[in-house]
Amino acid sequence: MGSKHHSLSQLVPTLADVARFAGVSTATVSRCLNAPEQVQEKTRDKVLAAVAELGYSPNFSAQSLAAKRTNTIGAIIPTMDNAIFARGLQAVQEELGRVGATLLVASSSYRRDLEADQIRALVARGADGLLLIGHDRDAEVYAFLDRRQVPVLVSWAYDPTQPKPSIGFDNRKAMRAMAKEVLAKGHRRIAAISARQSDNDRARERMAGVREAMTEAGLDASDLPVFETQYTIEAGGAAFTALMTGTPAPTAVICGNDVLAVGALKAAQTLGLKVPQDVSITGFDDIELSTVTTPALTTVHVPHREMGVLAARALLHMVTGETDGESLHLDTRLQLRDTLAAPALST
Amino acid sequence: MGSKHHSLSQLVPTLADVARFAGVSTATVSRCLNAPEQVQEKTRDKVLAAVAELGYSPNFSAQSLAAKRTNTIGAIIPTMDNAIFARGLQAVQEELGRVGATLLVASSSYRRDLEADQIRALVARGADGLLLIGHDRDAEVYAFLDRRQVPVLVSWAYDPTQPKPSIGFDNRKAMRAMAKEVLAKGHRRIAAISARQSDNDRARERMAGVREAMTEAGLDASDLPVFETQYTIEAGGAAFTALMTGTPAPTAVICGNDVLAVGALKAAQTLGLKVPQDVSITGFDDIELSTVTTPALTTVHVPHREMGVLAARALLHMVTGETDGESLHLDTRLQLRDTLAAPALST
DNA sequence: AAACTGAATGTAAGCGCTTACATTGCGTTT
DNA sequence: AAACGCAATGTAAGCGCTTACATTCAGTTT
Repeated sequence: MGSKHHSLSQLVPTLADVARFAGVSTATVSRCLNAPEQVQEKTRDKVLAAVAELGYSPNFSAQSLAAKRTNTIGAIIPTMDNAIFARGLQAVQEELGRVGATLLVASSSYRRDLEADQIRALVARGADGLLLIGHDRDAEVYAFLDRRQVPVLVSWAYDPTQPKPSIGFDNRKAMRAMAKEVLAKGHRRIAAISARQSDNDRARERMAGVREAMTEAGLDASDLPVFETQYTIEAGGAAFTALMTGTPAPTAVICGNDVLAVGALKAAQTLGLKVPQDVSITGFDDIELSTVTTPALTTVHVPHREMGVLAARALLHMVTGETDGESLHLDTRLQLRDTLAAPALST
Repeated sequence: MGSKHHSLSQLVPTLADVARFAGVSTATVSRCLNAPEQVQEKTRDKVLAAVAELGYSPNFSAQSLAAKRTNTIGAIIPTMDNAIFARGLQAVQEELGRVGATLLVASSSYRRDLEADQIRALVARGADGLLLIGHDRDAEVYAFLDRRQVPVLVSWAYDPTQPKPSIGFDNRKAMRAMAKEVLAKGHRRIAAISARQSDNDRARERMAGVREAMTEAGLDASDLPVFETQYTIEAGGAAFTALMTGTPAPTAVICGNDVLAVGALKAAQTLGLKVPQDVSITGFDDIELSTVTTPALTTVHVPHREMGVLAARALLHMVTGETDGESLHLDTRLQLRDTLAAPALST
């Protein structure tokens, strides 16, 4: 229950303690731990015994100060509140773990200023590389990162024209496919619910995808009502309610992600609207949430795990300087479930 | 796009650079940053100007090596995959942020060995204090922590008889209340779905709560069928299916948490069972998931945010040595929604 | 004016590691 | 047996900070 203060007791053992105990130099102990093949088996055994005996474990700060390397990758995601990034990040973590690297995660609450703070914090902590979501970011943040020479990889997006490499999917294309599907069902009065587009390239691209599909179908894309709101279930519900009370009400509501879509679905129930008979709703991401609603959500499936694994590997290579980082495109696919159907005849 | 290697360019500025630039000593710069009131305004301005000019930011490793303090709290939660711990942890993070401390989060996948690894990793990284979920842990882990004199606070549980202080709720009492409610509705054939109890005091306590309620109601608690499985929707569904195909089938299934309950709910639909007419289902935690299902889940509400805030504050006090850590009990309450009703007459 | 304050600043010794370079010692070669 | 090469180990110089202690220098006091 040790109160942290007033310890006359044995302090935490250091490398030097181990060296003394084993009768070798500190260099040898360090090598035993970091490059065991460089030291003779006999010596190694002696040292490892001392390590075990004293309960030694290296001091991370000292280690990274001396080695100028932390073996740590930082990731900043918009939110931990829902599962959108959880699965992908889990994969990143596992992949990093394989090579002994650690993942430090921070969240920005979808706020640009907070993200910049977190980036600085992770860099100050010595992150060897950074995994960021989406490309949108102030130029000065990128300037800072370049100055510090921290490798950066973008994920959950794919756009090889951007300054930083990205491993992910094409948000616009993915959403366009969904919108085409909606249009193919015969919907003509479509509305959308999106996150704020100004700070968020992914949201922007998804909406652009919807508009492209409309244009291709010969509709006027500027007609598309888009309700911008936060990424929460409640907000999605409120947006849906607002949209449906407009005249004429849409027959399909395309949501920027599953969280919004689930909110819309709940709101539809509250409004007494049957989904998909009275109105169709679609999501994006295919998180677990989308399978538990009734009806289950039609959405865009994103290969979260695969994306995480590939991003982790790429970042690792960037950190070791093996590559400057190459962009990689992953495919999404439509996950058709029960919230999309042809519109009712009439009005 | 700076590749990390071969830079002849200006390196990252150090404290010494700032000192030189401002024409003061390194000690003064350090004080400007950490205890600005100790330095004269004129000097401070000069120094801060130099900091801004050079784009200086302190090296975290050096700082914590020298100060023997990282201003970092570590937390290890069983999973990031669902929202059970997300909201509470968000609150912890915000509360720590107020005083400039950082939260480092790791997850253990509900595995004792991995949790021990993570604990060691966080301690090696110099976490000033640790927030852990539940009391169950190998004695040697606690011994290690005591030896290192790292303050530890347990949350998501409350048991003042345990060696480490805890801030949370009484899992047994909370679940007993739910079970009493189920019994009060008239259910007599009850079954339960739980996480593995052997490694998990919270799961164990919850099941004990169910049994206590049964005993109080004059039933034989040893009759209670308990299906142990992982905390996933699928597993919950499988467990439910198994339970319902037993003879006689239970009229109410009490689940150890909302994730399991939602899985059970889905499985019920698949089996063609109406909830709550054919079978009642209850959850625990009251995460967002429980509001989006149809019918919405009856569950135990846990004050996640409050718990997070209080835990953060307590840990901060423990770290500064102001207290050894006092346990604190928070109340849960039943969140009655639509999945619990009286059993059908008959069989 | 000498002596004494105390606030502001400076000096320099580490913190616990890694690693370039130096040294040792043993098996080979000649 | 002298000379060499190379693997194994040791020596010691930092890494970029914090902080105990020393110094300086106004302003007070006597």
